[in-house]
Formats: sequence, structure tokens, C-alpha cells
Amino acid sequence: MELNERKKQILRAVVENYIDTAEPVSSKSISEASGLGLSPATIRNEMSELTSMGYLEQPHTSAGRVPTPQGYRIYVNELMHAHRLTMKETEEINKVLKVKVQQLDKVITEAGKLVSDLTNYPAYALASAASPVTIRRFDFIPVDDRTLITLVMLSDNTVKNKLMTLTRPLDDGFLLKLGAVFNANFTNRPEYEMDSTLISSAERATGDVYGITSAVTAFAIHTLSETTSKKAFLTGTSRILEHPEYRDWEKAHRLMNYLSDGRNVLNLPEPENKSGVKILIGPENVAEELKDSSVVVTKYELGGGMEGLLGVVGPTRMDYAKVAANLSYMANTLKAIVDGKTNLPVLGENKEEE
Amino acid sequence: MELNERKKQILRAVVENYIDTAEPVSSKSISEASGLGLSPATIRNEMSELTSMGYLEQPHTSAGRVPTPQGYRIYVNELMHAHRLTMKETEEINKVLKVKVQQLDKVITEAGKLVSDLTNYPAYALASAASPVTIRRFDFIPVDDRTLITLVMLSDNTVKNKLMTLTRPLDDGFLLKLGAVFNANFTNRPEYEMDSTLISSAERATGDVYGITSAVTAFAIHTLSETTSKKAFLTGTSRILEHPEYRDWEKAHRLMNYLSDGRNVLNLPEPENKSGVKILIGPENVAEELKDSSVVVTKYELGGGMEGLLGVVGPTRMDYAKVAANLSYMANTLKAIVDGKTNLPVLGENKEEE
DNA sequence: TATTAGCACTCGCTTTATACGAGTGCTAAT
DNA sequence: ATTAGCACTCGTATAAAGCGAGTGCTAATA
Repeated sequence: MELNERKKQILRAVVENYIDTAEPVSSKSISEASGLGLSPATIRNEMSELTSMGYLEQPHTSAGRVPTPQGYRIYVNELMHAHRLTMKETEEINKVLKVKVQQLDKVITEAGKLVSDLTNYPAYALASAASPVTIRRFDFIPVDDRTLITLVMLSDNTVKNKLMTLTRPLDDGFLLKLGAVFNANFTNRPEYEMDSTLISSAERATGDVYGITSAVTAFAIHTLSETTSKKAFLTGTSRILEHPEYRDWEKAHRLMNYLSDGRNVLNLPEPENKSGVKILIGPENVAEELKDSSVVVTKYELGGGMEGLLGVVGPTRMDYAKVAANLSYMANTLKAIVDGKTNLPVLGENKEEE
Repeated sequence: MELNERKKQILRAVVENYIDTAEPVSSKSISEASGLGLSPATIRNEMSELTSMGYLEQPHTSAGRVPTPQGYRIYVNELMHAHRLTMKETEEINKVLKVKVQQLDKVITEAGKLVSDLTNYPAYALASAASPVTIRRFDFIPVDDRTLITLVMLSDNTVKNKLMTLTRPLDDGFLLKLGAVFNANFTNRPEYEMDSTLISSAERATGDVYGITSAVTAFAIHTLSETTSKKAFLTGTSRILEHPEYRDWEKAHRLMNYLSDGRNVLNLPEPENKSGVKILIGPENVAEELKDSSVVVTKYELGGGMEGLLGVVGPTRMDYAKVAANLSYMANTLKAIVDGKTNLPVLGENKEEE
């Protein structure tokens, strides 16, 4: 059997009607609303075939039709009309994002919140380093004779600092030596090269009479690993309760519970290519807890060698067109903002407003 | 009518039974379980009087009794047995907290998570500065001839930094001047003293040929305001779905929605005195959305001039004894850990592991 | 040959009727 | 003062009946 044009039209009508009403769709309603000028009987025949082809299903014999995941798949791949954002939506996105560009972690939480607000589904935002971060230089600033600040400037222009206490008063010249050793041995190296050999040779070189060398290496490694590690933000989980498919508290709880574990959020899907939108429908998800939910996600650049993921989780009966449109507009806007700004501050601990 | 000892015993039995089962409590079950050696009929008479006194109520004529908020109030104030934490609980608290002391914001999120895990209710953790933070000193470190790092050390021993770009190459001696001006005028002053007079006089003093003075003042103000502002963390909201009183999705949604707004979390109750536990039962809450929930909260010191709030939100049928015990143990443990560590790192942007 | 009107049939949902039983309140006995 | 006994209440569980939206099939129609 072949999925001809008319069948596609009908499938599209069914999916959109179902997305809208959350009720099984009858032949009559399609006949009236589709604009195809066909009688319910004809629609019925077609729907019956769409059912045997696996694109629709009936909750029970005398009910209307509901799209299967395969049905949604066809819809998403071929039938979906590009959703145009309303002026209100684009304005809101532009307004909120422009204000928040200063701090990158604010931007991504804000982006998540915004997507969640606009789509009414929970949203997640991830950020991770696209390329390994290295330390560009060390500085050591004396505070008093037993305290110093270690300053580390990273390859992404982030600066991190740490206050450290010495075991005995500082001698003249020690900080210069410390700086020389660390700048010679620990800069421009990814985290995994900082092994025990390197560390112990540094300790030998500085003499480490202040008990400070190991603190600095620990700080360096910690900083690199933290900067490299992914960050996850999740907003709007409570919204799933608004969707009828999660009125059953156990379903809602299972999903919310899954999402409330940060590790799961980190493992949510990501699209393979930049700025494409990936859609995973129901059973296409690997996680058992997502088998009857859908995930829509996009990827975007964050500047400073970081990239971000922005996604939405909801019922399979999701307004894919709208969600996809929002996500990709969002991703593009973010990229535009980032591109406009050279030297965008990087996610994390310090804030750099220009 | 008087609330004599026997009535209290019965009230206690009813509350505890109800907390346990979430079902209206019958005279028979009290008679059997209370250990008072009274027949159901006697219990019934007493329960009837407790009802007319406003401490119990009946969902309907032929049902058992359920405590009213006033009933819980009496229970909490007078009748509650101190709950002893199990070894497992105390061990878990000690273990988790000790590992996480390094970074203060980790500690408080972790404390929240822990309380939520142990009690099975959503938990919130707030942190705020107990005394105004000031800047202790400024440092300016040149990176290259158009870039410098501004370093600000705060009165709570936090250090914050920011990378800044100059409009023209750096002259010798400018940084010294910059440091002198800022260290003379902007240190040891709370945020509100940094008004436009101060700022413009600083700009005059430095000459501001590099367009950098205003950036530094903005950074200083921003840093102070951010350090002073309260931070809120919320965990475990999805757990409310586990409690039967929130099986109704609308109730669950109303509460979760309320909690998902950070501003509401910031305005959640706080106890008036340190390390006391405050309990707000149902309608005692000011927020409309909390009128049929209860909040238990405690306050503790965080070191570095910060203090924290740790609270739990749940149904009025809450295991007050257990929750209160967990919270106060938690608060004490945190305080002990903080006291053990001098110079504990302060909430926020930089990390200082010792 | 494609479409559609007509109609019997299915089946979930709502309504109504009935029964059940946990729990109460009252009274009278202890 | 306590309690056994008992009638009464009322929510819930179970069954039966009717409703109606929607289908699938057949036969008429273009």
C-alpha cells in the first residue's frame, strides 16, 4: 500500500487535530476541517488504511484515531508546516536574551526558562567545552606574608582565582620562582597531561617549603576539570502536569523523577549536527522513562569554545512544529548575539561584563 | 471544656496514626493501639469532644477523625515525641556533608538535597549575608598591553576577578595609580555608599584615559550586590507527587508552580531565632498556595558572615517530629563543620578549597 | 472506479439502583 | 465513669441499563 498525497493530507490533519485537542480524532471532524471536500466515509476508508499501515491507531474499536509514533515521525519528517513565531514570541526572545548576555551561565538558564515558557514544556539546557581547555598563564599575588592569591587564566579567557594560606612567611623572590615553574610546566596542557610525574617535578623545582605547590597543582587540575565538565540546567518540570497525558500522578512522577536527576539530564539526546533540530518520538528514546514522551533538541555555539544544547521534553502529542521553530529561532538568536560579541565571557565562576 | 491529659494522649494517637496511614482514624484503632486501655466507646466520646474543640474533624459523618491545623499545632507544641535519627541517617548526613565542605554553594545545595532525600519532601535552602560585605582591597594585574585583570578581595575573604580590555595601550605607572585610587576610595564601604559622587570623583582622579574606571566601579558594585543578595536552592519538588494529598494533579501543580518561582522560594518562612525550628501548619502560612501545606524550617550559620535557611515543604499531614529532628541535626552538623574550619570559603563564584 | 449515503454494530462512559460495611452517636446497662 | 449494644449514616464498591460517538460494511450513485 502506498502513502499517496491524499493519505498524507489526512495524516497531517489527524496529527494536528490530535495535538490540538488531545482527543481521538474522528472521520467527521477531519472531513469538516481538512478542506479536502471529502465525506466522512471516504476519510474513514483512508484512515482505516493508515491504521493498517501503522501510522494511526484506535484506543478501542468505536473510537477515533490517534497517531502512532511512526505517524508522528512521518508528520515531523514530511508533513509539518514550518511554524512561524509570533511577533510577541520573537520580541520576548530578543528582549530577554539581550539583557542577559553578560554572564554565560545566566544566558543558558535564561534560554531554557524562555523555551519552557514559550512552549509550556519542561526545557533543558546543557553547556560543554567543545575543545579541551588549557591554562594560558599563572599569576601569584601576595596579600600578606602568609597569604597569596593564585590566578589562573584559561585558554577561553576565563580567569579563576583562589586564596591560599602558606605554612610560613613568604620570602622575597619565591613568588617569581613559583610563577616561573608553573608557567613553564603547566600552561597549554590539557588536564590529562597533568600527571603525578609533572606534579612531583614541580614540587622538586619549587622546593615547596611553603606547602603551596601541591595546592596550586590541585587548583589547576580542579579548575580544568570543572571548566571542561558539562553543566546542566532544567526548568519548568512542573509544567508537565498541565498536559493531560500526565494527569496520572504515577506517569508524571516517573518522568519528573527521571528529569530531577542531573545525570539523566546530562544524558538527554543531542543532535548530531550544529543548529539542526533533532526530534525523538516516544519509543525512539533510549531511556525507558522517556519511551512515552518526546524530546526536541538543538545545538548552538556559545563562544569561547563552548557549545550548548537546548531541548524540550513533553508528551508524544507535542506541538513539534511550534517547539522546533522556537528552538531553532532561539539557537540562531543566541549564535547571532554571541557572534556580535567578540570575547564573550565563558560559563562559570567569574563574570566579565564586556 | 478542658484539654486534659487523656484527651492529649488521644489527640497524639490520632495525629500519629493519621501521619502514618493518611486515612481517617477510627475510635477502634486508637483503642487498640494507644495503650490507654479504653474501649472504642470512651475514645469516641473524647474524640467527639476534641472535634467540638476544633482539634479534629470528620471528612463525613460516618468516617473517622482527621486532625485540623489546630490539632497539629497542639501536637507540635506539646505532644510530639522527639524523633531520634537512626544511625543510618546521621551517618549519611555526616558523610555527605564532610565531603562537600569545600565549596559553600555545593554545601547548601547538598544540604537541601540530603534533607529532601531523608524526609521525602521537597526542601529549600537559602543563603544570605548576615552582615554587609565590603571590598577589602583591589589588585590590577596586567595581562598584555591592552588587557588587565581586576581582582577584588572582599571582607569575607572571597576573591573575585574580571578580565578587562583597555581602549589604548597601557602606560607604565597607570596601574599603580588605579590601585591607589580604588584602594583609597572604594574599600571598606558597603554597596549603598558607592554613589555617583564617589564614582565620578574616581573617574576624575584616574583621568580615565583607558575607559576602564567606570568598568571597575561597575564591577565592584556588581560584585557587592551579587554577594549580598540571597541565593535560593530547591530540590525534590517531584516528591510531592508521592504523597496522597497531592495525587490530584491540580493541587500538585499549584504547589509545584509556586515553588518553581525563585522569588517565592526566597520568601518562604524563616525562623526568628538561630537553630530553632519553626513550623507553619496549613493556614498559618501567609502564601495562599501554601494554605494546605506545611513548612518546617531552621536557620544555621554558614561562616564568613553568611547564614543559611534550610526548610521542608509538605502536606499538613507531615511527619513533623522526623522532619524537625532531621533539620535541627543538619543545622547543628553544618555549624560544627563550619566552626571546625576557620576561613571557610564563601558562597559564590570562586572556589577555595582550604 | 471512486465516492458516499445508510445502517447495524461496538464499546467506553454515564447514570441509576442496590448492597455493603466501617464508623459514628446515643442509650441503657454495668 | 465506662462500655456494650444497636440503629443510623454515608461513602464506596458492584451491577445493570442506556446513551451515543464513531466505526466498518454494503449498496447506491456519479
